[in-house]
Amino acid sequence: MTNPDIRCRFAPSPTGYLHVGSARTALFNWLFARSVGGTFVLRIEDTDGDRNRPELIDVIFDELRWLGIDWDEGPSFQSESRDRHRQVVSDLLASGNAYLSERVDEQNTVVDGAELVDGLAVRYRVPSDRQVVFTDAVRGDVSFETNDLEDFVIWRSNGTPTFLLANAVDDADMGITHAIRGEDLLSTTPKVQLLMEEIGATPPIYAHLPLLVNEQRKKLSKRRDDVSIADYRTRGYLPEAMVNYLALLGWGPDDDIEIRPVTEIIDKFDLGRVNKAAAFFDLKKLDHFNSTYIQNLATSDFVEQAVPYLRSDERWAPDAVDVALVTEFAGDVQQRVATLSEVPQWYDWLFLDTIEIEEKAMNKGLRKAKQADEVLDGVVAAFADCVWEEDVLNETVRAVGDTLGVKSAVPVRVAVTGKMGGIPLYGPLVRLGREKTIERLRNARGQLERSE
RNA sequence: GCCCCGUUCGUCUAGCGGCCUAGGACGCCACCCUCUCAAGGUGGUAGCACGGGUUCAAAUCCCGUACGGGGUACCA
Repeated sequence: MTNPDIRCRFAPSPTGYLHVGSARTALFNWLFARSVGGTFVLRIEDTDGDRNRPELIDVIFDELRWLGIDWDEGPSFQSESRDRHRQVVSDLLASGNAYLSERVDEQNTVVDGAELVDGLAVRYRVPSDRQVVFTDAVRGDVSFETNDLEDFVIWRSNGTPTFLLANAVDDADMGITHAIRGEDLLSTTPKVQLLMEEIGATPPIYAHLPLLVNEQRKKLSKRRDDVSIADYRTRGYLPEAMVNYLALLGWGPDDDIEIRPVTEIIDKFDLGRVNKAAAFFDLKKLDHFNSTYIQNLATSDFVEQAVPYLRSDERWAPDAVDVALVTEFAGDVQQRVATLSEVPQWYDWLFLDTIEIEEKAMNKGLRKAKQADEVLDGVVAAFADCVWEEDVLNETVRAVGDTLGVKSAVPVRVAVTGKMGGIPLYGPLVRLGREKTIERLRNARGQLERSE
């Protein structure tokens, strides 16, 4: 499907970071544009000049790019249309459909005058006894009574337009045909619609997306929730997984296939099938998606992405990270991590000179294990002169266990890695070396003795 | 308070009047695999908020109730 006349936009305000909810909105706009062959425009709603900080805006661009969301036009900045906005306000003032307003003692008072005055705000005079109706692409017909609407500010006393005014004018000027945004903006729609009427523009088709909520079913908030896309990025979520997951919040394909390439999501996407009910941002499910994407990574890609996490680990020097070694056991690690930041904990015992045995492992894997002391002694003895190869090590440990009539794998693992679980042990042990291995077995043996 | 929107398993969703004894996914549980932890495989658990209509037939349409959410700023 190709319809170049369709134009939608993502219009974030420059807050300095990209919110999960905003990212979802951006994504749905982008999916829509790509699915219909339309144009996706990026516009920064920086009407409030005080917060117009370019370096903050760059962060948003970065995150969008990271997610793979590209735009066809822009970014444009609302602050650059100040003159046009001022003109519209002046016209409204001249025609009497807006008036000068001053706030005195918590009260809004009307000030006479048909021209803009520095230091005074301008309010739009909402017509009475009218109904504003619009068809929302996801919700159907929605209507408001103008009598329920209060006159609202369209021009601040500091000489800047408000979101309501700028939004109406810019959507009109930019020829936006579809305004896809969060449901929290639903109730501003009649106001914007009224203003569009005033400037003789045809309003876009609105599509209000269901909100993303937390476990308390409240709109995701910067304060209490983890909402920064940048944070997810640093925690080692893959953009493909994030996009895939986000696409399924408020929308679902009709064929029940959830994990799929974004190209397929674009093909399947249908704005008219977007849900109306709020969606809980479920980290558990995001983790599942991310695990799947990590597992499906080619070894080289995984290594490339995982190595920075290993290098930045403060427990060892960056150059202690042996890329060849990381590559050798990548497959085993890939199926065990949900995020890239979890990677170091599976490799750490290979990079550390000395390890510390976790309390839980010490207790379960050594103290409570049957004859763990004898197992360690036996393995130390056997390891001293056996051939240092994976299969041999495996058989040797097994044989020690068989001789004693107990399971020997866990005590050895705990002694060498400090943990109860981990990647298959004997391949890595070959790399760790005979000397270090035996040293750790002896240390564990000593600790076990002292703790008894 | 007022206005608006919403309500399918715990969660995300499929369903757009008969194919629904409501499907999939996450989670959870069990089993298989396995001398680790996982991954993987198999099976299971659990839902149409409630009450009225309309219809031969309703999860699907209408009305009401309850509950939830959003808005009500010189923020967006």
